[in-house]
Amino acid sequence: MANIDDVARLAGVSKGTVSNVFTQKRPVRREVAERVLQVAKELNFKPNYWARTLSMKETRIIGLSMPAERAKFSQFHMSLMNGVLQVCYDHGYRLLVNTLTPDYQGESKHITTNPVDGEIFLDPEQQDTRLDGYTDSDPPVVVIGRPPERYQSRVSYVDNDNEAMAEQVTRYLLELGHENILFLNATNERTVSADRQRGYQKAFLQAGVRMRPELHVFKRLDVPSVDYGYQTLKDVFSNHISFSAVITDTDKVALGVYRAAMELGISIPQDISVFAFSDNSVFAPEFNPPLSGVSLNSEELGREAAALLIERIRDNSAPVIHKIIPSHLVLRESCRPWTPPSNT
Amino acid sequence: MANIDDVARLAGVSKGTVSNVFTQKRPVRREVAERVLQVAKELNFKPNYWARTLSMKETRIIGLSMPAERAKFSQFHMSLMNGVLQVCYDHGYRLLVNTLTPDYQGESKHITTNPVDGEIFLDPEQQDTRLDGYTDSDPPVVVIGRPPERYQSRVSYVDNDNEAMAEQVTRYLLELGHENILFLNATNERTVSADRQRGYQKAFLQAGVRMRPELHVFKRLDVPSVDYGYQTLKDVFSNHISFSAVITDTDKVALGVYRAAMELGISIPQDISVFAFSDNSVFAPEFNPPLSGVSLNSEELGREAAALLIERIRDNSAPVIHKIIPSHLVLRESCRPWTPPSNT
DNA sequence: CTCTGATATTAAACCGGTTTAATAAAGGGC
DNA sequence: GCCCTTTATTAAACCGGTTTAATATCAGAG
Repeated sequence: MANIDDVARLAGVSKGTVSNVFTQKRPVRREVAERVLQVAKELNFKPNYWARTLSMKETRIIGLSMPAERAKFSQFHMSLMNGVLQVCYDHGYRLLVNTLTPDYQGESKHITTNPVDGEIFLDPEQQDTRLDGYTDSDPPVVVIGRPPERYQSRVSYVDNDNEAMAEQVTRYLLELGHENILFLNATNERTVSADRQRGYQKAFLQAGVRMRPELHVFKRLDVPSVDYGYQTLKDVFSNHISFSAVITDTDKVALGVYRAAMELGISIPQDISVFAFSDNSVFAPEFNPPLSGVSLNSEELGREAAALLIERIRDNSAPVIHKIIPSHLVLRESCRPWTPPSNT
Repeated sequence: MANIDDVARLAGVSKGTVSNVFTQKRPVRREVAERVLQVAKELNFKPNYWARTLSMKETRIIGLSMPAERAKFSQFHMSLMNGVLQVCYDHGYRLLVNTLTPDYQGESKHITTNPVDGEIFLDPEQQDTRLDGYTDSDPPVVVIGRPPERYQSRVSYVDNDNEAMAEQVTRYLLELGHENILFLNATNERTVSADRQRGYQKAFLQAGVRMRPELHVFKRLDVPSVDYGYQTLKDVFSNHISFSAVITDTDKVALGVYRAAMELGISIPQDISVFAFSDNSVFAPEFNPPLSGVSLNSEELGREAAALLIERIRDNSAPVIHKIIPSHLVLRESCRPWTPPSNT
C-alpha cells in the first residue's frame, strides 16, 4: 500500500503537509488540501494506524481482560461488555479482548508493552496477579468488581455492594422463617464470593440465628453452572443435610437446583425457597415458578467502568474512585415463608 | 519507560542483539542473553508493541465487526465470540471489537488503516457496505453468516444452512397438519432472513399448500426481541388473521409469543404450536411448555471462522471457502399436530 | 516602502522497534 | 598453520507516521 511519502511526492508537497491534511492539527491551504486528498484517493492511501500510534503514543484502544483460567464469557459479562462498548463507541475507542494467559505473555518471545490506552479488568480474584507491579506509569486500569485490598488504594473500581446485597437477601429469607439456608456461592477465588459470604454471615449474626457452615458451598471452576446447582442439591439431599432455602450464584445454578428439586420430588416454593444472584431479567420470569433475584445493573457497571477509564486516560492525575452501582431485589414467586416439613 | 537503546547501552551490546534476545530469531550467547535480560528487568523494559508491529507488519490482533447500526451483542453473538476467542487464544491472537461506524471512520481525522491482521464480520446484510472496495491486499476477512452474492467469490464465510433449516422446520409443522404458519423472521436487512424466508416458501411449495404472505413478518430494528414477539402476536390476533403455528427468530421472540398467548388465553401447544430458531439450549427447556428449537452450533461457527481466518492470515493465497456448519432440530414440547379449533 | 505578525510549508528529528548486510570470532578439516 | 564454515555481533537502513524548529509568504500597520 502507498505510504505518506508517495502521496507527498505526487502531490508536490512535503510529508508534513500530508500529515496535516489528515490530522487537521495545523492549517493547510484549501487547494493544497484538496490536491493531497485527491492523490491519496487515487493511491488508496490511508495513514498507517501503528505508525501513527507509535509517534502519538495513543492507541484509542481499551483493553478488556479476564483472569487467566476463565475462557468463556457469561451472560453477565456480555451485559457488561455492551455497556462498555456503548461508551467506547461514544468516545471513539475500540475494545481489545485479551484472553491470553500471563504464561503466554511472559514468554520472552511474547513480552511486550500492552497495546492499549487503558484496561478494564473483569472478575477480580483474591490472588489476582494482573495488578502486580502496576504503577502510575502503566496504562490506567479500572476493575469491575472489588479488587483485593492491597490494590484498592491504587486502582479505581466499579462494583455492586455485594456484601450488603447478600445480607439483605439472607435477612429476607431469615425473616420468612428460614433458618437453614443453603448458599451456593461462586468460586472461592473471586472476591465477590468473599463479599457475599460476609453478608450472608452478617445477616445470621444479626438475627441471632446459628449459621451452619456446611450449608455454605463454593463452586468449582471446572463444573458448569447448571451442573453445580444440580449436583450440589442432590449431594446435600443424599447426605441428609436439612435446609429450607437456597441462594444461588446465578440463574443457571438456580436452574440446576430447579431440575434436581423436580427429580427429588421437592417442590419450589412449597418445600424450599430459591433465590438467585442473577441479573438476567429476561428468562428468570419464565422459570416455574418465576425466580426471585436481584437487579445488578450490569450494563451500567460496564458503562461506568468505561467512563471512569476514559476519564483517567484523558487525565492521568484523575483521582482513584470506588463507585458502587445500586442494586435491588426483584421478588417473584420462588420464595415463601417457612413451614414445618409436612411429613416426618 | 526505558527503550531498547537504554538496555543496549547498559548491557554493552547493540540494539540488534537486544532485539534478538527477545525475539529469539537469531542465536545469542547464553551469557550475553542473560546480561541483557538482567538489565531489561532492572529497567523494566519491554519491547514496545506498536514499534514492533510497525516493523514486523503483523499485529497479532483479529478484528470483530458488527454492522453499523447494531450496538448490542446478543446471546448468539456471545456464543460465537466464545468460539472465536478459544481459537484466538490457541494461536496467540487478541480480539479487537470494533463498533465504530463507517461515518466515524470516514472522517479524515480518523481515517487509518485497519489495525488488525484479519477481520471477522458478523450479521451480514444485503446492503452491507463493509466489504465495498475489499481487495486481496486488504487484511483478510471471514464472514459469519452469508454475505451478499456479489462478494461471495472473494470472501470466505461460515454459516448454517439456513434455507434448508427453515424448510425443514416448516415441513415439520406442515406435516403436523398446520397450514397457517406465522413466521416472525429477523430484520429484513439481514441475509439470514432472506435465506430462511426462501426455505419457508419452498416447504409450502413442495407440500402444495398455499402460503399466505401476511403470515410472514420481518422484525423492526428498533423493537426489542421480546416485544416483537409479544406485539406481533397480539396484532395478528386482533386483526383476526388465523394461524395455528408460529416460527420465531429467537427464543426471546418466542418468549414474547408465550406471554401474549398467555394473556390472550391461547394455550401452547394445544391451540398453537411454537418453534424457535434459537441456539439457546440452557433456558429453552425451562419454558412452559419446553420450547422446540434448533441447535445452531454457534460456538463451532465462531471457532471455524477464526480458524479459517488465521489460516488465511498465514497464507494469503489460501482458497476462499464457504463452510456450512451442521444444525439440527431439537424437538421439545411446544409443537403438536394440528386440531380443528375447539370452539367457533 | 519597511517592518511586524500571522499563516503556510518544509527539512529534519523523532517514536522504538526489526532486519539486512557486513564483519568478527570460533571451530573443524587437512 | 591455513582455509573454510558456522556462529555471534553490529552499524546502518527501514517500517510509516507526527512534531519541532526554521523558513517562506503574505497582509496590514505605520
